[in-house]
Amino acid sequence: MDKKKEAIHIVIDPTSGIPYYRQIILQIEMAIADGRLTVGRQLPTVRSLAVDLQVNPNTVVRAYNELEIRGLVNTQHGTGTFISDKRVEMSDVDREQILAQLVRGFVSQSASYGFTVHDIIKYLTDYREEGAL
Amino acid sequence: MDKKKEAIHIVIDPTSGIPYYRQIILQIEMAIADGRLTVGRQLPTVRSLAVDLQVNPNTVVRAYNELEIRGLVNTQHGTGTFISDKRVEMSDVDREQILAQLVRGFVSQSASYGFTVHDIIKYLTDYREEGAL
DNA sequence: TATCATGTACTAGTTTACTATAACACTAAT
DNA sequence: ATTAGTGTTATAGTAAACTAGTACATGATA
Repeated sequence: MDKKKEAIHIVIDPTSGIPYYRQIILQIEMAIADGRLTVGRQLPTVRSLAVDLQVNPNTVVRAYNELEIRGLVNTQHGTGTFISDKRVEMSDVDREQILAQLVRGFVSQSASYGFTVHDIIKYLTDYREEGAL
Repeated sequence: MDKKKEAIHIVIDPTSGIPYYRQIILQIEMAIADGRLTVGRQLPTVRSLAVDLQVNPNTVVRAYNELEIRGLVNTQHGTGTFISDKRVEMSDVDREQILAQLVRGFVSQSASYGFTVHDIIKYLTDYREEGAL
C-alpha cells in the first residue's frame, strides 16, 4: 500500500487515440508548466516508467528524446533524465514576440470554434486554481 | 489573361510537410476569419479546385468534409459547397470538452517554449485590456 | 574489475494517414 | 428525358507513424 510518492504520476489512456509517447510528453510538459516538476528533478527511469505504464521502453525513450530536443530535459547516459536547468537564451523582447505569436494563433483557432478570449482566460484560471488537474 | 476574380485563392506548398487537405482547410479557415469569405459564398467546386491545385478531387473532398463537420460550410449534393450561416449546435458539456482539449494542447506547446500558465494568463489579460478583440 | 542501473540502437511488425483512380448519385436547367 | 455540373463512395497503393522485441553501451559505485 505504501507507495512511494512520485514527483509525477503519468497515466496512459489507450482509448484516447493519442499516441502513448505523446501522452507522456504532454503530461510532463503540463507538470513543468504548472510547477509540479521543477529544475533538476529526475524523471522516472526509462525502464521503470515503461513497466508502470505497461509500455515498451522504446516508447518512453521516444518521449524523453523529444523533450530533450526541445531542451526541457537533460539526459545522461547511465544516470538518468532530469528537468533541464537551462532556459533557452532569449531576450525579453524575443520572448514577448514568441508568446504573442503563440497566443494569437491560439486565439484565432479558438475563435473558429466560437470561443472568446474571455472563455479561454476563465478556463485557464480555473485550471490553475484546481492545482492543474 | 483576364482571370475571373476568385473569392479565395488557395496555394499548396508540397514541401511544407503539411498534408494537402489540411493546407486547404487552414486557408479557408483563415479566409473566413478575416472576412474574405462571407456567409453564403460558394467555395470552388471540388473538381475545379482539384484541377487548380493539381490535386486529386478526393483530397479536396476530404478538406470540405472536415469543414462541414465543424459546421463552417454547408454542402449540397449536386449544387455546391457554401460558407455556412449557422453556428454549431453544441451542449455546454461538449463546449467545455473542446475548450479543454484546445487549452491543454496550447499549454503544452507553450511549456515547450518555457512559458507557464501564469505567463499565458497574464498575456491574455493584458491583450484583452488593450482592447484587442 | 565487477556489477547494476541507466540510456541507446537495431530491427521489424502493425496500424493509420494520405493521396489517388474510377465509378456512382444528386440537382438543376434544357 | 437528357445533359452538364455538382458532390459522394468504393477501393487501393504508398508512406509514415507508432509500438514492440532484443541486444548493446555508458556511468557510477563497490
